[in-house]
Amino acid sequence: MTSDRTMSELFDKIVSLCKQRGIIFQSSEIYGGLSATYDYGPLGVELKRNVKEHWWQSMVYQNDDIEGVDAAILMHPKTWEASGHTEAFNDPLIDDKASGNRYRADELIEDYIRDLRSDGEEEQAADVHERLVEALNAGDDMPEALHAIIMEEEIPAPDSGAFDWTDVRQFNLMFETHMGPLKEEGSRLFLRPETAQGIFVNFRNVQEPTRQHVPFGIAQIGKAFRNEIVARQFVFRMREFEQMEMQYFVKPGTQDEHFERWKADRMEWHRSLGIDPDNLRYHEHEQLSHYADQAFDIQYNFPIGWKELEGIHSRTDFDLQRHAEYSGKNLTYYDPFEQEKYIPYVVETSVGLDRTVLMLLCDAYYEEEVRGDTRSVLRFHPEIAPIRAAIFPLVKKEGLPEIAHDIEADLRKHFNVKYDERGSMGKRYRRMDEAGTPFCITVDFDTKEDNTVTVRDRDSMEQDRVAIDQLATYIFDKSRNWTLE
RNA sequence: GCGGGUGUAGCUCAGUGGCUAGAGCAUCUGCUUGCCAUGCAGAAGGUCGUGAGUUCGAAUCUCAUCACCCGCUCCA
Repeated sequence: MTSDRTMSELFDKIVSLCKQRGIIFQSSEIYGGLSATYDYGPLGVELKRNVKEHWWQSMVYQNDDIEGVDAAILMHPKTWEASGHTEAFNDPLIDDKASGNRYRADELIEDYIRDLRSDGEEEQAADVHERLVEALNAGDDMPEALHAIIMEEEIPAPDSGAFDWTDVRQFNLMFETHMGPLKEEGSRLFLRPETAQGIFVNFRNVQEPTRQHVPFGIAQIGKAFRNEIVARQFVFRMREFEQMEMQYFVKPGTQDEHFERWKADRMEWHRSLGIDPDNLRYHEHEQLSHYADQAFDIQYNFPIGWKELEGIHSRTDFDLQRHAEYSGKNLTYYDPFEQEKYIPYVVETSVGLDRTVLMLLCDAYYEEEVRGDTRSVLRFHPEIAPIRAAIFPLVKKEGLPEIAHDIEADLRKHFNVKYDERGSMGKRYRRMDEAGTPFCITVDFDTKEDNTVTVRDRDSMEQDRVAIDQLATYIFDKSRNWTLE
C-alpha cells in the first residue's frame, strides 16, 4: 500500500519534471488541454528522436534482411475490413448503472439466450435469437434495437443482478475522417489504428524491388490513432501515439523459431537502452487476438505497475490471406530455391515509442542526498540523452566564455550540446542532472595555460581532466562504454 | 462512458463569502562568487481551468463545461 503510494508519487514527480524541463506536456494547454494527447518539448523531442534512431539502426541497418517503409496514415477503407478492425473495434456497449460495469450488449443477449436454452425455454430462445440477428443487421439502428431486446426481455446485469441500464452506445475505436472537402458517405476514411497494415498491404511493393527472399522483414515507425474508451496515465495510453513495428515474413512451419529469436532480440534491445533488467519481463497472452497463434508481451515495471511495452506476436498468414481475399490480388510468395508457393507467416514486433520514452524516464529518474540536499538526476544512456554535453566557463569573464564557445562550436559537429554561463557551478551541474546530460565540461583558469578542461560525470559527479582536442573522442568512448553501475 | 477525487504563479502548495490573492522552489537583472542548488539587492509572472447563476460583494456557494488523477475494460 505504502509502496503503491510512493510509486505513484514518483510518477507524479516524473510528470511534473517533464513539464518543468520542457520534456513532455499536455497538448493544446492554453485551450484547456485536449484529452489524452501530449506534446514533446525541446528535450522530449531529442529523447524521442534518439530512441527512434537507435531502433532504426538496430532493425534496418544492422539486419541485411530488413527493409524500411513509411506508409501513409490514411489507407483504403477496405484495409480495415480485411484486417478485422471494422468489426473488432466496433462494439455496442451498455452500462449497468448499479455496478458501473460495462458489457457488450450483443454478448449480454447471447448469454441470456444460452440461459433460456439451459432452462428448456427453447421457443423463447429461438425468438430472441431471431430478433438479435435482426438487430445486429440493423445498421445504424443496431444500438437501439439491442437496447429494445434487453428492455423487453428484462435482462438483468450478470454481476449486480440489477435492471438499471444505460442506453446501448456504439463504440468505434477507429478515428473517422473524410477524404476530400465534401463530407459524403463514400469519402469516409479512418486514421490507421495500427501501423502494421501499412506493411502488409505493401508486402509485394517492398519484396520485389529489394529482391528480398523469405525470411525477411519490413520495419516502420509511425503514428497510429485509437479512440480508447479510457486513455490515461500520461503518455502511457494516448489517442494519438507512435509505434515502431517490424513484420518478419517467414515460411509456414518455421514461425516458432523466428518467434523465439525476435522475442530474445527485442528484450536485448530494451536492455541496450540501459534499462534495469529487473524491471523488464515477458508476459504471455492468455487470450489470443483473432490473428495470432502465439503472443508474448515485454512488460516494464512502471511506477504504476507492470505494463505492456512491446508485443511480439506470431500473426500466422491471417493478414496476407485476408488482404489477398479482399483485394483480389495474389499475395502468394514463390520460393525460387525450394520451388514452392505459399503465403508467408508473419512474426510481428511492435513497440510503443511513447511508452519506450516513458520507460526511459521512469528508469532513469533517481534522487539522492548530497550534502543534505536532494539531487534529481535522469540517468539516461549517454547515447540517447537529449543533450550529450554541456559547456560552462567557470566565470563569465577573463576570456573563459570565449574558450567555452569555441569548444561548443567544435562539439556541435558531433553532438547536441548546450552552453551555460548563468548561475553558480553547482546550479549549472544540477540543471544538467535534471535534463539527463551525461557530461559537463568546465573551462577554468588552468585551461588558458594547458588547453585542458574538466569533464564532470553525471552519475558519479567525479571529474576528469581532458585535453580540449581529445574531448570528442573522450565523449564517444565514455558514451559507448556506459553501463548502469 | 460510469462512480469517486482534484483544478490558485513555470513547479509544489496555502488561502473556504469581505482591503490591491500569498509562500517555497524555479525564472530574469545587477553585484558577489572561482567546481556541486553561494550570498545580497531588485524584477517579472495569476481575468484563482472555462462559462453562467446566487449575492451589496465569489478563488471561496450553485449549475454546466473542459482537463487531470484513482477504480471498471482494452491495447502499443
